[in-house]
Amino acid sequence: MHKSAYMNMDKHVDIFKALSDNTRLRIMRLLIHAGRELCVCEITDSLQESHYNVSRQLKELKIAGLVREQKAGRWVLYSILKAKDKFQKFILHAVENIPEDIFITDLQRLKIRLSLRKDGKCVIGLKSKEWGK
Amino acid sequence: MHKSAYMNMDKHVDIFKALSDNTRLRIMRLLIHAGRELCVCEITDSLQESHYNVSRQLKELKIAGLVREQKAGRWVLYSILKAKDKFQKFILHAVENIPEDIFITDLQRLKIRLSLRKDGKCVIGLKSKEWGK
DNA sequence: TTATTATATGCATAAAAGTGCATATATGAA
DNA sequence: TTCATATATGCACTTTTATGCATATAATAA
Repeated sequence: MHKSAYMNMDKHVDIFKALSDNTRLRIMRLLIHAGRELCVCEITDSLQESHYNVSRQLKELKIAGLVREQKAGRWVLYSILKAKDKFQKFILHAVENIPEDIFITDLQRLKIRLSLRKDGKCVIGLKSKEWGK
Repeated sequence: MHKSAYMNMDKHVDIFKALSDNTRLRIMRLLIHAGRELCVCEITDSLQESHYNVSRQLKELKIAGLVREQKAGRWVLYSILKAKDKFQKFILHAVENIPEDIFITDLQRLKIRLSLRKDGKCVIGLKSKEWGK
């Protein structure tokens, strides 16, 4: 399509596009469920995906404006960015309302992974390999 | 990602994917706004896209379960399929809540196009060319 | 400094998606 | 039947996206 000023729906299309991928949707649901910041290795272990893939998909979610990033030493923490308009609110509600059983394994692994935090912080690195991918 | 039974989020990903395209998003918004069945040529004229592209994108929306199709003689009428679960409800609300000004030109052309109906039905074919694409 | 570790990214490749053109299908009209 | 018209689709081509591997960056520890 030719683009013009009055048809700038790219931002919205980009958000749909960001959610059009299994890994990214799993990350979004994980972050929504967690309701707090998670570091890359916690997400990676919960999903049992490659760390570089998780890293890349997080970047795309960030570009789309769905998550935010915060550095904490060697760790980088990601969390859901508060919805800025009605559109984003409904999008987040949609993701929230996908049946939980689809994500249950991710969520169970997250629970275990979070129990390994010390003082509310992740202190270990990637455990995916040890957990037997 | 490898697929397995407990991770069947394809349906949801497919819906996001269906909305990850400018043309398809414009069609969705047009149908939501119209609140009734529209034939392919009415949609084509409103969007001023090629008829074969509109036809193709409608098919994808149908496969994703977002619209339904009904034949009426030579015409094929499309309309928004009622949401079957919370997820779809929120998705439709999201699309509804994208600022209207982005779609205003499409909506204006639809209004004109609908005024050409006779007995509530489209009786002319494609007018895009005459309308000066 | 050097080593370690958490995260990010460039490159290569494969798969998927978007789209124009030509053509096919299907229904109604003549 | 033959023609016209509304819609659909196969093919070809280009662009985009996904992803593994290797490597780079950045922060901490030793």
